[in-house]
Amino acid sequence: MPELPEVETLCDQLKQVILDMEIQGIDIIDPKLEMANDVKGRKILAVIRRGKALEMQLDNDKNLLLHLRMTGRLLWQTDYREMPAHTRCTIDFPHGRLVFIDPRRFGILTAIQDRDTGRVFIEDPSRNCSAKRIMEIAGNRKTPIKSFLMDQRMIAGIGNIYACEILYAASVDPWRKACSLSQKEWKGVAEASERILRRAIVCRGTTISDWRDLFGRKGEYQHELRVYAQNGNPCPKCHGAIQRMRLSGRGTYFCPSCQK
DNA sequence: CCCTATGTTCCCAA
DNA sequence: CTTGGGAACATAGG
Repeated sequence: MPELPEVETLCDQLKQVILDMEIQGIDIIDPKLEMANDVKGRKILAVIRRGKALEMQLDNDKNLLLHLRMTGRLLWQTDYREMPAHTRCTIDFPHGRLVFIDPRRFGILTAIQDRDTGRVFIEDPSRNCSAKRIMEIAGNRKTPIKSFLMDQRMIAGIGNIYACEILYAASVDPWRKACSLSQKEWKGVAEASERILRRAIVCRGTTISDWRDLFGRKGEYQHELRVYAQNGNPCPKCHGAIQRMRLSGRGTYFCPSCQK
């Protein structure tokens, strides 16, 4: 579920709680996460976000990497009496414990030494989304603009909700070929990207169904969605009906008259 | 039973 | 090589 704003929210909150703290122990419940063992006694030197992934730097030259994929959640508990449903792993600290919950079990938690491999052209579209740069990267690509925005090798962090919202804000049809956008349209996309993602971070993310922050609270950006999950509702600009169609297997919400 | 789901990766085909 | 489609992963909810 989590995209850039949700992961940024967790990153901020984790820093408040576990920075410089020592891992007292780890309880791996889902054997898929076995690679995360052997972190007992390590201190958390830093917590950083890379796209939709979190990287916790340890004091032994390793990193604890976390990707929540579709349904992953993190929860900080100071009351240990209850183990949430679908808990896959718990990490104990002196003052509380970090619980990794993941019903669909797509999430990844692993401790490794390696650095991240692939180069990402735009590492943070909530901060440095230059229209010129993004246009350069798009080059001659014929892939739909929405698929391009969601391609994690190009731009790190944009997923289905925010791709729909950004393209609506920029009045661009999600099916347009990336190479076909004008300079002016790229400017609109880049500005919408920074503005929407930053606003969503302030709102601590979008809670459509089960997203919760580190302390179990819902986000607030769902109240500001213009098209995502607004199927059939009136477009805020032209009052026509928002439509939902499928693009590369993903539900895509847009206004057919405002997005060209 | 059907369809849907905020993600990524892999296989296959054009 | 590029691109797109579909399936897979695994589970819950409408």
